[in-house]
Amino acid sequence: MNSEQIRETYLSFFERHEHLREPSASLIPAPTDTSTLLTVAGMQPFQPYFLGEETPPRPRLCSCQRCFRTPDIEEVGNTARHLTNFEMLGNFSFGDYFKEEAITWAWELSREGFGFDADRIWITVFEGDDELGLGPDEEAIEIWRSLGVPAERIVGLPRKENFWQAGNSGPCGPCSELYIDRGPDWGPDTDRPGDDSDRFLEYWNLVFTAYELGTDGSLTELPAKNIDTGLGLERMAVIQQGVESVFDTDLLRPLVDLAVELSGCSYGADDAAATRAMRIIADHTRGAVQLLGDGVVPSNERRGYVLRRIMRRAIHQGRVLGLEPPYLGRFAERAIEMLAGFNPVVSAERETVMRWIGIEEESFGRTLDRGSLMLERLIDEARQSETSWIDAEAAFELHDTYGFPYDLTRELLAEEGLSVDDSGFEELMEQQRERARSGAGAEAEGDHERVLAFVGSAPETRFVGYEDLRSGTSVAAATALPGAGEALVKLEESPFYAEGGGQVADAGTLRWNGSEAEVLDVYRVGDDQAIRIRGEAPDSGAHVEAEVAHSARHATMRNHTATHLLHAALRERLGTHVRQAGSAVRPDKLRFDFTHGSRLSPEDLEAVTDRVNGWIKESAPVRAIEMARAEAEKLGAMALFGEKYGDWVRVVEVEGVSRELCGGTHVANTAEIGIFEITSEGSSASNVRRIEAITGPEAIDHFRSRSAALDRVGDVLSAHGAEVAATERLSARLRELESAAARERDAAAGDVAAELAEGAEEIGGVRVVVGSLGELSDTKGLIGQAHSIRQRLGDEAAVFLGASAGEKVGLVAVVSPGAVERGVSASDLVREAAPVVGGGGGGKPEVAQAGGRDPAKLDDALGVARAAITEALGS
RNA sequence: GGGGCCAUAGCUCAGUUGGCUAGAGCGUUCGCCUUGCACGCGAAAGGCCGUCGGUUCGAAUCCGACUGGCUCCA
Repeated sequence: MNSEQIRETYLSFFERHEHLREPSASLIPAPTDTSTLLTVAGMQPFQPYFLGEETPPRPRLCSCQRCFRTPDIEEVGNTARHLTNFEMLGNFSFGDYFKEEAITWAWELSREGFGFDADRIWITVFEGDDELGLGPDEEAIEIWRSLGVPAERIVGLPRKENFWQAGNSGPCGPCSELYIDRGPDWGPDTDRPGDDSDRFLEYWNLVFTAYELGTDGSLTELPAKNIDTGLGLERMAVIQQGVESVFDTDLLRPLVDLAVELSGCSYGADDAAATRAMRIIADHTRGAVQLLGDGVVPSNERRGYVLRRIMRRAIHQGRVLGLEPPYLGRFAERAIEMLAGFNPVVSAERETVMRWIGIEEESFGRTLDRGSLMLERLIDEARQSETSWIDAEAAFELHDTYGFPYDLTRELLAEEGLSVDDSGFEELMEQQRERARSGAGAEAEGDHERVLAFVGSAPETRFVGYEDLRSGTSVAAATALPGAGEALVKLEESPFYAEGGGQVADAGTLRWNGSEAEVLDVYRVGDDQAIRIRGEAPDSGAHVEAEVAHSARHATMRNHTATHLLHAALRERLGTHVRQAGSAVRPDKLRFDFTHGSRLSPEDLEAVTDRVNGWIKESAPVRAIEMARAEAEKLGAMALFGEKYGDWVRVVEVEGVSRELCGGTHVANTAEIGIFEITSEGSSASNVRRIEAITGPEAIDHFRSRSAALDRVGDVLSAHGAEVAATERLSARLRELESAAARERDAAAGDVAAELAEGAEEIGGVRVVVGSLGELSDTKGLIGQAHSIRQRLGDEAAVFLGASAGEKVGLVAVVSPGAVERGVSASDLVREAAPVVGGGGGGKPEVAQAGGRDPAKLDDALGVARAAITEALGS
């Protein structure tokens, strides 16, 4: 059975049992789900249904979900089963069927669908836990027994293994797992499921979400119990295809084969390093391609960093195999082909995926080159000091600061017969992790919990703010916030937009019974919302007038529509790899982050600005349409990554320009935006650029103040209307004058230098010049003068010059090596003379400088210097 | 979110404890040599040492902020 047949067997089985088949969600979780960086479990996209925040399209769902986990990344390639990315088949029940059906169907599908012999299937169940106050899961045991599973093949496991909970609180429940016995070739008969044994392979986990775990550790039975199951596709493929490891299944083997073909190395036991490298490349390229397809871009933070890490690890392993770079693209191409059926996004985004692959391989190449150079230096140093190792600190710096992989450091050192302290390195890594952890957990989550509980306390608020900015409605719930003189309010009907999709919450007011309160914030919880106001809480049930602050809202709408235009213009100008990577739509400005590898040229910025303003001039109508998700996709509406599930979506269309899935508020016609101007372009992370822009009145104010500034320039230059030409002329003239002045100064100084050189006196066989250059604009050139005089004087010479510049004095001494040998030290001269002019200085025997603050004493200082030279040479 | 590093000529970089006239290689221009593939020789041009502030008699060098880039950890 190939992997496609496994998926189909599973999903169609549950479709026959009235499950709705959902496509795999993105690897990027929904924006509201901040629990993980990437989708780590098949049930994760359905979390809002499990938590009761949203209603599923049907109480029974099934899916094959792509997942990504990094904790075991170091193990990939070392074992037969560890992967970073994998697919999870799952069937789910939301308050519908429970243990009976879940277990029966799992048994039926294992036996009939996947053809397992009844006596090869082993079961584990929850054995109970004192702390939770729960006994063994007798109910599950009973169901398994009734299906004919003998008691000896049902193994009880403790809470750690067979009780599922997401965190310290929340929904939880016992699990039951299915294992396949792979026979005596894989381990002795005394092995049991749950042991760290190769004989029993877990392939399916059934979670019975029956309880709610309170923060105090108490357990409450849920009114609506859920089923959440997960069957690992790769594991099932191993079993079905009778192969040894996940890398030998049709899901990964073609990538391994490509590595064999390109490298000429053999895959298998006889070359452990090559085998490991091929496995890592196979897993990591498949993962990288899917992350890229979902819109992740290589960077130094968060999920971008996860992606970069696997890409770089894969590239590094290619080096291990001795491949000729670039090669990552070859693997990516094959991975895209292999995934095309299951994950159409990767082929649709093929160009973008390949582009980032190429960019990353190139930039990592540079990192490797630079690191190799630094490592060579370390090796030379070790050789010179005749040690056989380099410091852990040095290896860590190479890794931490310059991104040079540690195992590569070790390998290259080993080739030179050198070593490095592993435990020292690991210690430094641990310190780094500790620092990161202690810096992270500062955010307060207390308010968040409070708002969630409050929102759940009353029926969902109807949002009417797309059409109305004002509404007469009633208070559904209200509660004072402790201390702050603020309150949370929930309305039956609300015109206030809650923060979402980058658009900030509306400002506004609530009025009731002669009272009035300012709306401070609007919190979004799923499609529901809560309002935070300043002042006393109104009574529940009270009639209130809710009104949005019009001008701020309208400004926000202009900026939101402008954001869509900007997005479209950027894609048109730079390419379709441009994707929104974050956005902030506020009344005063808009900020748009997008994926792109390099700085935008002035021409790009101008072209994009012109394009957006062109669309504004065209007065294109803007409309929002609700439609089925599938239809929106057919129309090519641009979805943000991490889009949440839902059959109905809202599409905002700017006629002839763009279609985006968007829940925000927009103007009705692009002409309302008035004018669009980019105020800054920069970066927020690597491969992510950030543009800030303004529209409408804000932009007009901006241009007015620029125009006023230009007028002032015109006043100063007496050149109204020709400011640019006048400025250019002035600037050129200034340059000319400055260089002419410099030339003149040099010439004059040269004359003085020549004059001084002429007047050199001979003291003890050394030609000596001590003199003043008088008043200069600055004393920077002094040292140059001294040098040129010294050159005129020959090999036995000492020069001491002084000059004043305003309130300051500069002294400089230059002594030829021959004169130094005779006892004249430039630094000594300077040190003796400088205090005379109220300063200090120093330098080296041949050249020294000093400064002071008393120009009137310059001649005295020169006298001191002359005396010092005479003394040094006279003895 | 928490760290580390870098910014000097068109490019790649050196520049020690603040003071030895801001340097090297490549590239550019000019001249010479040479019928040829990364020729050779000689010379020249090319720098607000990222920006702004501070410390100091003196800052490419030390300190702070900012901007841009590289990189590790979460």
